[in-house]
Amino acid sequence: VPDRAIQSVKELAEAAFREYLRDRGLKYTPPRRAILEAVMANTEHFEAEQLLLDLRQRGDRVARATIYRTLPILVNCGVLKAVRLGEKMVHYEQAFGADPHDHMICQRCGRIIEFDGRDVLRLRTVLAERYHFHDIAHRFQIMGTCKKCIESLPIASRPFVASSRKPSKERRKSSG
Amino acid sequence: VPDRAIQSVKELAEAAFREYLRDRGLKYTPPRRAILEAVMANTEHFEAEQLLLDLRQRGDRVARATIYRTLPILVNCGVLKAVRLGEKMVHYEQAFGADPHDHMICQRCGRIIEFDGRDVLRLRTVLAERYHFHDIAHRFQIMGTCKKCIESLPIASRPFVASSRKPSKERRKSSG
DNA sequence: ATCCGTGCAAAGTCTTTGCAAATTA
DNA sequence: TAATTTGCAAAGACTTTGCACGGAT
Repeated sequence: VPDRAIQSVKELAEAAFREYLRDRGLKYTPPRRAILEAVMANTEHFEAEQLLLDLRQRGDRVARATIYRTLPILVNCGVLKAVRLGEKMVHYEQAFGADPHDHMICQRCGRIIEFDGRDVLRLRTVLAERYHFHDIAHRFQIMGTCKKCIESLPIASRPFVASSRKPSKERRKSSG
Repeated sequence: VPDRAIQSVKELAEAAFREYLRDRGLKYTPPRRAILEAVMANTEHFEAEQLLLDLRQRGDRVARATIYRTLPILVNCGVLKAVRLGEKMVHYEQAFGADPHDHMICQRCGRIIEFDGRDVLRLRTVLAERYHFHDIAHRFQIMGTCKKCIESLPIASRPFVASSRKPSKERRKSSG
């Protein structure tokens, strides 16, 4: 049941952003507002350059430098997470509303699969405790080949995938 | 039981490198040999520029471009792993002989703590299976504050660390 | 002898920064 | 009003590439 005052993730984000800015005497300007809009309209991962194009398409003219200056602020106030998916550009994704998740990256087709990150979170907690480390964040990525790419290969050259091995007890279920 | 012919991790790496090169008609040249030497002499994480300095200090004059061209080869043949620790440069570390491990990165002092990666590996396998993904590699980093940095802070401003909680008789139940 | 590799410097990519003018609280 | 922001373009940091010569098999 959604709250009356906060109608959406977008408003939650805006509230966080504005509060963050106000608290340190910074300003909520049209460019920043436009960037936030574009960011929240993006359900996928994106990068600075993509955001610039999005903004242009929306009719907002914001300088590239402004984007590069604003994105870190959005990370700091918790609206965005920076995730490094490729090797070059920094990728971002919304931090609000998204359940904790991490990524599998198919190195054949580039597809990014998000998976439930609760197990990872649990492990991280255990590990941090073991090493007396105060854990704040993490980055977990699994590289490999996705299901579709495997299936597109001739059988003889398919890699062994654990889940394709025959289970000891017949519990096999083909999924879509 | 160590083989007679392979006396060390270094030789193992060299063998892998040479075999990889030979298999595809590439050459084992002095610069590549020098780079391999420098790489294997490095027990820590390092980056391209650092390697260049190491080489200069050893008296080997290898061009920067050659380093940038050789490092990916060493990754491909399994001698090195590329690990992105900071935000900018690519870091490398030896892949042979090193037990599987991942990293905790202290954001206060920059210290890098390697931790046993077997639990992570197990989790990765489970997750890959669950998503029908053929997992080849992973990247797992935990960001936060290390023990030493925490201890150097006034008590009042120390963060809560799980392991610093009183390990008392009263076991708190999970508060979902 | 034939390719492959090397070095050098120039080109590339993504990101950051200096500065004057424009805005915001 | 005073301080922060913006835009632009130039600068920066790291990496890649073109070319002609030198080297490995």
